[in-house]
Amino acid sequence: MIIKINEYSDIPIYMQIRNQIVMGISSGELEAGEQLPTVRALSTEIGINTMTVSKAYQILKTEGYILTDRKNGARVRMEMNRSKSINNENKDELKRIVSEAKLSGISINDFKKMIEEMWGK
Amino acid sequence: MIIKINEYSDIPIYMQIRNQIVMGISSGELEAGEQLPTVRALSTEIGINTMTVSKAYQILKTEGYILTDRKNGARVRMEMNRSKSINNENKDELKRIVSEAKLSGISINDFKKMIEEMWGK
Amino acid sequence: MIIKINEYSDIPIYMQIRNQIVMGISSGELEAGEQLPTVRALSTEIGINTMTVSKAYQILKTEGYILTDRKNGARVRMEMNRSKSINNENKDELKRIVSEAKLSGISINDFKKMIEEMWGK
Amino acid sequence: MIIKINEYSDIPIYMQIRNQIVMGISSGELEAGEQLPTVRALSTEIGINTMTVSKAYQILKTEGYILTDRKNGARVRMEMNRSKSINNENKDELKRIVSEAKLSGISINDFKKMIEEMWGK
DNA sequence: GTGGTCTAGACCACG
DNA sequence: GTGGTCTAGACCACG
Repeated sequence: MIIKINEYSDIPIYMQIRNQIVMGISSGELEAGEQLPTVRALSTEIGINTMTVSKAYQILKTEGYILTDRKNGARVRMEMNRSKSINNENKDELKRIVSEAKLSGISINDFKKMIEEMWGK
Repeated sequence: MIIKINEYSDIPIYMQIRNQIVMGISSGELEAGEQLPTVRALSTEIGINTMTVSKAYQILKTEGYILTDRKNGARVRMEMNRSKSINNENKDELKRIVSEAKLSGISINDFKKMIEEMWGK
Repeated sequence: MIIKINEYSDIPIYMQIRNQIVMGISSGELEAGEQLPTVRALSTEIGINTMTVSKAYQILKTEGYILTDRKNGARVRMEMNRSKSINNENKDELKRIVSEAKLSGISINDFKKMIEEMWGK
Repeated sequence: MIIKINEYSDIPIYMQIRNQIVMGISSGELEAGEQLPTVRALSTEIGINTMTVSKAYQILKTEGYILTDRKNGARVRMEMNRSKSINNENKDELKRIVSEAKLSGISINDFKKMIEEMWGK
């Protein structure tokens, strides 16, 4: 899996890494149990400080997306926590985006189609 | 319209204000042409510096959501710009949220129902 | 001559009035010696405070575009001061606009054509 | 690149900074990809508050002239947005300046020569 | 070390 | 009375 960093984004680099790995797991590009690159490997690959990559991995671990052990490094978790709900932060963000979409004049059907496409891939 | 600031959020205060006003316009709580509170009034009401409120208003102005004149203060814009599309930042955020929703085990139908509720109100 | 005020513009109202009268004189819509509406007439016509209109007239007088006397009110000056040069403020503004035009990728020929059109009318 | 502030100008300081940087980019004095001074460096150099300089940089960022990242500070953008047109505000300003130039008795040829000189450097 | 955020307080032009 | 501008000074996250 290729991780692309936009160094000019407002989103911190560790968060960009975290987000792309979550999206990789969600899309199936990263399979359950699959090994992630080591912190050192990934940091040299994308030309970023190891601390930054490490921070991304720690967040993913805290959130329950990956597991780490000293022997095998980091892996995608096999039995993901299925809360069947989205957290409050995401809910607030979603409300904001829906509000802005509405004001842009887009129809709810077009908006839902966009969601379906995102869900599909 | 009541604006609530979460001082522990990592979303900057001026952005929280901006977001809540956009959501207020979108929901209809703030009507087209309606007068917003003055910078001073809002800043004392929510206990925030005038500069911070002013920054929120300037962003809303730049984005085309409100208009300001020196006599009457700020108003919700009458003829909103209808791009009929969502910008790239919101699209990326939406992709991230959809990915996380999928991983939580929520069904696409439940997710779409949540969108409909948000759209409705 | 019809004066249109944009109450949401960053340009102060008295300056909008001043600018439109100057442009009216330049285009020939207002002829040399022609009578301008009285401060009172213009202020009620466009729904603006008399002080604001008065300020515009005073600037036009100071700049030498109009003359006022107690009998006849304000008139467009017959013998305009022909400095055959543009002042430093306008020069600086022009430099800024030229710089931005260049950066926009427009060609100097298209830019000069635009100038010619503006000059023509 | 040297930035000079006129504290008596009615153009706000942050706008003077913004304008001079845009003109620097346009003239080539600031090259694509070139590093701008840090907010702190520039603010101490010209004796202006960091907030004011920061505001100038944020406008330049919003307008797409520069990019900022947290590591390296601000840089001139490599791939500039080429709209190949000038915005309405600049068009209105240009009309006003052309009107005043005409009234000054300057010839259109001299005016166009002035534009060419500004364009050239 | 960098930009980003925020405050308290002040002054200003406009209308 | 309104928004706009500016300062001095502080703290923060990021890397």
